[in-house]
Amino acid sequence: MEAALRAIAEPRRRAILRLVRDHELPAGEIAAHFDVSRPAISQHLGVLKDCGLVAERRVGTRRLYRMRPEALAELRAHLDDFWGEGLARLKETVEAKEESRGRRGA
Amino acid sequence: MEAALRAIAEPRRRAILRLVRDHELPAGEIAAHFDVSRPAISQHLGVLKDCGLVAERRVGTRRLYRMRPEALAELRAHLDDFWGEGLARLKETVEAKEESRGRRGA
DNA sequence: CGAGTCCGTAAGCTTCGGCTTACACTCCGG
DNA sequence: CCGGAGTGTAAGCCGAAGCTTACGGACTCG
Repeated sequence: MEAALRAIAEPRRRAILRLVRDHELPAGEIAAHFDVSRPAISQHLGVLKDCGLVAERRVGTRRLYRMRPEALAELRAHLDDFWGEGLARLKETVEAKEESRGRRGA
Repeated sequence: MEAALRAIAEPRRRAILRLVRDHELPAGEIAAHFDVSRPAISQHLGVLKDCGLVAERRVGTRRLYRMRPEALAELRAHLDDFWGEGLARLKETVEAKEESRGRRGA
């Protein structure tokens, strides 16, 4: 979790993640979306891959990357483990105020 | 969100947050829980306060800090806004696969 | 094989951030 | 008014991290 949290804290990496959230993309095309050097993006991809936030698939000379939603879900679960009780208490407080995507089935 | 995310990425600050999650504590007592200098903790508290993750209440010469769960909830909401669609899709996938700790949700 | 493509890696620079020591400020009791 | 308690703030040090250029490795096609 530690690594994933630090990875997400970097704006450029968040942008990359959003980029490969829905469809996988080759490293070059990802890099084309930014105005920094391609190796910089490659390093970011390495960080994202090391902490499991993205998956890599090699096809020919290309490397396709895609987000790994499981990692993000796990990260959020850890957050809930650490500070979830406080959030739960808060939830009761703002229950009437927040209606966007609540899940209070019971 | 940016600031809060970067703040949370720091282990020591997460520890501080857990410390003031349930009950508020004076800065000195917070610092006593760590083996770094007190000013270091003070700076951490400043960061946490600047991004709204903790609230400060002054009583006498002391400053009591407490976590602000709303900030954390807002942060999580932003995460869901950015990558929530992927998470939603994942949820359906692993819903049947992950039952090990089924003590959460309602 | 050889050239070209696509990409990661290495080395170096520079900025950011956490830690420390020294100092200044506020508040309270005598 | 004065001293001590409780904290924030300033200046500086140093390791971490992102960026760049240069290079090397894997794969494809002729």
